[in-house]
Amino acid sequence: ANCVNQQRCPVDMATDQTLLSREPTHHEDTGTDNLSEGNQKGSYPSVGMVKTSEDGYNWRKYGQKQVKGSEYPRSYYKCTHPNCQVKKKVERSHDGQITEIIYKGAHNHAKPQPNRRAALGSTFSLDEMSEMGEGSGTCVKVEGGSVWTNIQSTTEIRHGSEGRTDGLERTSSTSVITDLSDPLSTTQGKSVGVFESAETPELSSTLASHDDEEDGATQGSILLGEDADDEESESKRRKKECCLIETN
DNA sequence: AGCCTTTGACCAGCG
DNA sequence: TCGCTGGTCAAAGGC
Repeated sequence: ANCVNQQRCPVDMATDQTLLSREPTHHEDTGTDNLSEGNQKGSYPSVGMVKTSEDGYNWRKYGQKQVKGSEYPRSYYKCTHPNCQVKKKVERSHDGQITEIIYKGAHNHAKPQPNRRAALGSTFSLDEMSEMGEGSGTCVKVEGGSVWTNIQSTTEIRHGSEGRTDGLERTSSTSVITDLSDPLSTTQGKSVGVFESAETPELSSTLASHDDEEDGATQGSILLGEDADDEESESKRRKKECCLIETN
């Protein structure tokens, strides 16, 4: 059912947004990252892809590329769930530290049961992540028109995708950007977790009309909302800090 | 046997 | 129209 709507709507990438998950940006301390990167050699069979970010979802890498703005390669992941078209781009430094994560889309399903990778992920998901995020400073940004900006006013809007950012984010090794649209200055200083329908009226309406049921859930609240509440706030704060730092 | 990662090639958008 | 860049595909290989 979900896919139907999604397929019909070209909104594939434009409509999504949402869940911001923080990724454990770390090194190989926790092993989290280790799995991801170290995975190359193969280490964890069952949890094979615990990788990139323990956000509770299963991801499959489908590409990697060296982008211009960043010195490090960017990896492309897709949610492995049948009807889920969520994708994410992860940029990480040579040492495995995640410098940037961009989510594109919203999951139309709940997180996989904790019997798999989720176990690892959920285990220290938000809570740990928040901390980790703080430590190494990794930020997540969501791509899409309407966005649930998790990051508040501190969010730094990056225009384009490469442009001038090289100095800033790279340096700080972390970037928090809300890739909403671009120069829509309106968005930025806004709210946290507020649906900015204003930005994408068309999309919003589109979604509202049919996505309400499935995508509605996807709007993001469910994702983090259910298992993360307090943590979420905290993470937000972290991000905020992170952003601030970066901004500075 | 199944799923994931890796990697080069291909395609589309933009200046 | 051409070249560049980002994003995706698909084959090959590994666990």
